[in-house]
Amino acid sequence: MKLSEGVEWGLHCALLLAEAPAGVPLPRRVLAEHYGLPEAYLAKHLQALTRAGLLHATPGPSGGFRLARPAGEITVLDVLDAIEGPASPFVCQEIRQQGTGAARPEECTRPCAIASVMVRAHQAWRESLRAVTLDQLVNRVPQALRKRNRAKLGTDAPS
Amino acid sequence: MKLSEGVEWGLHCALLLAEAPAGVPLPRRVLAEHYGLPEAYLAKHLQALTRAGLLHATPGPSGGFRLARPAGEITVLDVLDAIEGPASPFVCQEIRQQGTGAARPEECTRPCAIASVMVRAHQAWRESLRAVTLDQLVNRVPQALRKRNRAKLGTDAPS
DNA sequence: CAAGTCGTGGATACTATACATCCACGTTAG
DNA sequence: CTAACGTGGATGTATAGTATCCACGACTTG
Ligand code: SF4
Ligand code: SF4
Repeated sequence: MKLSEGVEWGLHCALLLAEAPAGVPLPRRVLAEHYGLPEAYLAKHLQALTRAGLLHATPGPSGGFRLARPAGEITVLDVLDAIEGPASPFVCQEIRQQGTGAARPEECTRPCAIASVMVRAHQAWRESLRAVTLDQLVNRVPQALRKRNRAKLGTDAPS
Repeated sequence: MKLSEGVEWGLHCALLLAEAPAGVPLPRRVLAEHYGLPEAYLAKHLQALTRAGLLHATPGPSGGFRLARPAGEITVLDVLDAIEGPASPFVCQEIRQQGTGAARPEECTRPCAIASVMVRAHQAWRESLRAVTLDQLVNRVPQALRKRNRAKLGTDAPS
């Protein structure tokens, strides 16, 4: 079980957009260079975040991406769902209905104990991620780093 | 992010062993046929469970697998750790130290906010799975099914 | 209006991991 | 001894994630 590393990219980019002064979109080239990521592939994940309504994309020169809502209204779970999808990592294969010990379909009307335990664990995981918003994360970024980013992006963007 | 379906196999087999009368080992062929699983591949997962100390394997004729401890002392998390490994699905790539916006190593001494949020969520997931033991799951298996299994395995095993 | 910038979305190739099988070997009951 | 059973390594296949490219439409600027 491995989480797509696109989630890490998405969180970092969202965090950077949350740090940036509002209303100034950052082009994907700046985001990609800032973290040393492949621009073309990062574009896919930014599209996913846009489709999910977390980011807003402005085309044309001096365009780019900005947060679609205040950072306090975007949770880590939102980002994860947009990039990784909300599906549970556990997918039941209904093996109890296979083989010599197969259960009859009428005995499998409701989800079995194994599946429901997995569902509950998945929900606990999601709740933990839903409890954290982007601005809470921004506040834990070291001041020196935030200042450097703000200065760099302020001078890079207008070029 | 997808959980190995070997976890489902391991849980079902462990559950079946918990249902079976104690002391009577089930050979892997019986387990595989009972759920219609590839025997050779299932063997890998059973080995993992054995190495983790959850199952006990007896070689030779009339050998097989049995639980190494009472079902009440084996949690779902034990099975998952044995087969899938205890690692977190989120693996930090340290992209904050890459690209034009790279942070200096001395600014990355302790895990950042993103990573720690992920760790907490992973722990919440694990705690949820640790809270459930095999015998709790056995009790939720329909009586009819348990009876059928017990009868079938009682007549199949001695052949 | 023309040109250059930027996001969109599809097609394609590469890579890591999980899935699956096979076989040679050591151990044990009968 | 012999047949049944688990162990462990080597090997091949399938699937999902990673990465790149290109044609297109939208927009801003001059
Ligand atoms: S629903 Fe439960 S019993 Fe059926 S295959 Fe899934 S885990 Fe097994
Ligand atoms: S530790 Fe935090 S900042 Fe560094 S790469 Fe991982 S998620 Fe990003």
